[in-house]
Amino acid sequence: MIRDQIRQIVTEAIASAQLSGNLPQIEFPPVEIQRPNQPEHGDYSSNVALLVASAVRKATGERANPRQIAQAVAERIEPGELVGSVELAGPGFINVRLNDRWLQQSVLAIIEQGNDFGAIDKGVGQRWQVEYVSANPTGPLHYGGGRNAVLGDTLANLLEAAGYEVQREFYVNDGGTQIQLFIESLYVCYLQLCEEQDGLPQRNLEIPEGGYQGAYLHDYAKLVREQVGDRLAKLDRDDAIAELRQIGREIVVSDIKEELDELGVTFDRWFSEQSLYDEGLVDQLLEDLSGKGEVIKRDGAQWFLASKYPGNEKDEVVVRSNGLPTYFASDIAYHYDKFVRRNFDRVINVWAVDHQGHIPRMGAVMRALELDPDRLEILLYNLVKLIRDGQEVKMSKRSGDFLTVREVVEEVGPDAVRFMLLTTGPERNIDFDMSLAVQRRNENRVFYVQYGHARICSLLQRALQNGYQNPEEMPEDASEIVTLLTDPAELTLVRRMLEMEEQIELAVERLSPHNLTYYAEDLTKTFSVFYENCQVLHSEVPPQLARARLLLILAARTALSRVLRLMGMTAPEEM
RNA sequence: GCGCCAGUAGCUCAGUGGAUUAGAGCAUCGCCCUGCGGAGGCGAAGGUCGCAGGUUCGAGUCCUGCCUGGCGCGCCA
Repeated sequence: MIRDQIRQIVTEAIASAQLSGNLPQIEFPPVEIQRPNQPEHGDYSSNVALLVASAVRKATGERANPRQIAQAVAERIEPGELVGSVELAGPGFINVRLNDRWLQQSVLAIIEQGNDFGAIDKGVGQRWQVEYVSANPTGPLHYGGGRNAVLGDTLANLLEAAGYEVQREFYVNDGGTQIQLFIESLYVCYLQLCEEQDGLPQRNLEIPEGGYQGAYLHDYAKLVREQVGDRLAKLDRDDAIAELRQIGREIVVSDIKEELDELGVTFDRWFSEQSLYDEGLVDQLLEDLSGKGEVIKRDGAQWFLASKYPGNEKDEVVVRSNGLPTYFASDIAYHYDKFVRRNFDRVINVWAVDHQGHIPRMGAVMRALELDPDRLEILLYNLVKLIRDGQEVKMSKRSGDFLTVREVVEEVGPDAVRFMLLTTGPERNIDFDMSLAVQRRNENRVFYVQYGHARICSLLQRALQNGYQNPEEMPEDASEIVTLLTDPAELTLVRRMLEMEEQIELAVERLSPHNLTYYAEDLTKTFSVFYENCQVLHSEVPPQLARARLLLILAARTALSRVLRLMGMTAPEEM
């Protein structure tokens, strides 16, 4: 990364100044490189002199002049291929400006890197898992789950760009009471359908208490009947339900999968909770933990002694007194599987904020399993409020039920959904204005960015029509003609593009995929300024300069399309 | 009551590895437009960064207390 190179250069300058006696032989803190707010302060800056001066004063009581220290360091930084100039500023900042020549050549580097542009090697050799959505398989996804899907998927994209080996997983809660209720409800619907359609005697069964009754159940029931006819309706209830379990699970899971597909969200693995019971892992772990005194019997139930661990006030039931395990029991087994069997270096679970109380308990589980709790990270996100025509929307007009992810995607399109759900930090509430998201004007940030990309494409297209050489064919004299890019608008555009790797690093470190939306807008804005200031296909523009600008534009397309794809959006060539 | 999160411009929000003059979009006002898609661009105005203390040479950012709002505190998931 460029910033690492700058850091290296500054660090070496310190060592060199110390060797020559211009700096005291004290230990310097690790050099931090920042991005100044003001462009006049250069591309990068370091406050290392301020830190050292303050450290000296604390250690010796003597006053040290940070400007003098900065001066000694700055003197030792020779402008070169990468660094254009170095300046002292303010109380003792070392401001570094990139070499114009280097910026110009970067245009070609960006084009060459293409779809890998911005990739960094931060995570090379590490296997991470992102578990997201993991909604109960009892029906279509509630619109709020869309945020989970977008956050998880985008984060996974970012991690891949940062060099991590990433596994995307959906945990299917097909082992608990909810799916049981769902299957029983589905059974009733199916039975009623068969009674109507096949003239079977009425049994007048009702949806069980706490069961599901959404309109979608009838669609599912139809699918069941298409698959097996009225055969299950003729069986005993228990036998029918046992068989329906598999069929119903398949139907709902494939429905959810399809729904997420429409949003561009995919998974490497759909992990079955039930499988943890089937293979006996849940029982085995409860036994192990009992043996270690982490799980005890009390009041007829089995408890995990979470309160032994920091942040936990209460213990958790893992097996109820009626003998049925709670979801928490399988969660222990699930995380054992993730960390011990599959040995992920780190796992990120994406959870809605109403699950926050579960976080300390999982920390306790990690410790009880003698695992480093830092290997498990939770990305919490807040709720989504949907707005249409200035009014909050909760219900589906079509079904009268809750609004689903599918309906929102159909209404505003997957790109707008993804972008809009990434416009704020995850911990904030978000008001998603669906009316705005479909408008073709600049208030709609999605369109602003995608339009920018389309305009770039159209410009490149026009260039070909006008007989210019296709910049994708990288001209022989490319590295020569890019030196004609000297306009501030041109160089600013290059600078902005080169921020990509830092944006990726930052978003990964903070688990904050929403940084991408701001970067995408920035990039688009910077392109617009260039576009406004620098003509390309115009008779007054010298042909060589036009060719150079076409290369710059191609690089801009590369960068912008890369960000859009990281966000899981399309980069349209025309709109 | 306890815990977690949020409170930054009129509105919607970035910024929270302390650091050089706190940012963007929209809305408002003014300007650029006979030049590649104006679905643009430039500029102005607009802020006690919830409040009060504290740490620091330096705090929107760290610490403490408080206020407001959301969420959580089940043998639910």
